[in-house]
Amino acid sequence: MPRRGRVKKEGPESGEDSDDYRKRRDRNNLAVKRSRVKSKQKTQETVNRVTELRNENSVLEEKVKTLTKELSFLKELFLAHASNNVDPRKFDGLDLQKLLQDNETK
Amino acid sequence: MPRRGRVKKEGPESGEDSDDYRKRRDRNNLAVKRSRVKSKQKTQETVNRVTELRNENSVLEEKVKTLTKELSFLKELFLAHASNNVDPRKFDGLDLQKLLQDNETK
DNA sequence: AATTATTGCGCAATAA
DNA sequence: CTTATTGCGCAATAAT
Repeated sequence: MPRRGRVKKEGPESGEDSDDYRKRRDRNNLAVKRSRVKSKQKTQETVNRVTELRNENSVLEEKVKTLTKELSFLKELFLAHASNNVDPRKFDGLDLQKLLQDNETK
Repeated sequence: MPRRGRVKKEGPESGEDSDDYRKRRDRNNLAVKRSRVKSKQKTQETVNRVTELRNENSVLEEKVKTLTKELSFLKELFLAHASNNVDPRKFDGLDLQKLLQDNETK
């Protein structure tokens, strides 16, 4: 990792190299800008990713909620049957899809 | 928003205010450091948040998968029954929990 | 060995 | 007036 922080001074050397110095400085300044732009983009993407994941999460939570409800409903139906508290004949011709759908809305 | 970017120069004023200038610069430099530390913390938290959300997401995906499988299984059982392809008496005493658990592993 | 990329630091403008 | 935030440039040094 870079040690950073001005420690020495090393300013521009003798006049002759002044041109080179400036050219090098200018090129580095451009590199610095590129690097910082890239860094900010990355940060922004991370922030956006959080938003996306939150949404996906929300959808999944909802899905789990719905599925759990459906499953509960079917289990109850099953257990009621197994306990012989429900006339098995009532199960004949049941519209399962409709039952589940109706169950979702309550 | 700040206009940023050196535009003027305004270096330290006359000697008299030099002390005040340095004091102000020093205080600002501290403020800059605080601000940058805070900024980096926020960025890091965002990165961590992405990791957390990915994990939550993974758990939820798995949950949905399991619930969907269980639900399919129960629906099949139901439909088989409704179609009278299964002797209703076979449902009596069914261990629903065990059935679902066994179903998970396939 | 040279060039670019990254990063800590300080300055100044300006936002809060 | 004070602190906070941000663009910019410098220099050290990491990375290629």
